Amino acid sequence: MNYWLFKSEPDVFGIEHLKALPNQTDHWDGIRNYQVRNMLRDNIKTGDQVFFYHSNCKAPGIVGIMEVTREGYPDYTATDPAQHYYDPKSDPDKPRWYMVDVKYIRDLKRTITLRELTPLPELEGMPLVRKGNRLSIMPVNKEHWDLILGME
DNA sequence: GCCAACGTTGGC
DNA sequence: GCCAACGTTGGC
Repeated sequence: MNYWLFKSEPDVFGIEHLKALPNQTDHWDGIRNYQVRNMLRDNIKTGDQVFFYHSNCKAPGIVGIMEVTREGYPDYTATDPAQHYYDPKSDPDKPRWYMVDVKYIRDLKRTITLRELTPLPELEGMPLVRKGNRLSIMPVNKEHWDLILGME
């Protein structure tokens, strides 16, 4: 089993939105970055555990945990012109973009903020705290996962 | 294939 | 709202 971190803007789709859905499950659509696409398509597997991270907000940080319930399949929002994330270059017969399904597991007891994670020497090299990192999905190794959960 | 222009991300 | 970082686009 692997561990991941998914970023989302709480104003657009926060953990409260996921929790409110039927089955507390949703597809993680709209990824339009090739590096992230490859992870969605090839590496993120059913049963993997995921940190839900709130970005672009007052206190960016990890707010909860999700689990992958369906692994990489074509992101239909890329080939539907009515969708906000429509990509005219994506051929329906050769899907360019992928998504996975995730299920809400639980909230953290508190938000573990980027501000407190950044200075930790143990997390050096973690993409999340690396300057200029722009991945909206990234792997988390088990040591980092455990360390972060231990701060809850 | 280079690279400038442009758009987006996301912390602050 | 600002701006640094970085991905993408497109002219050449």
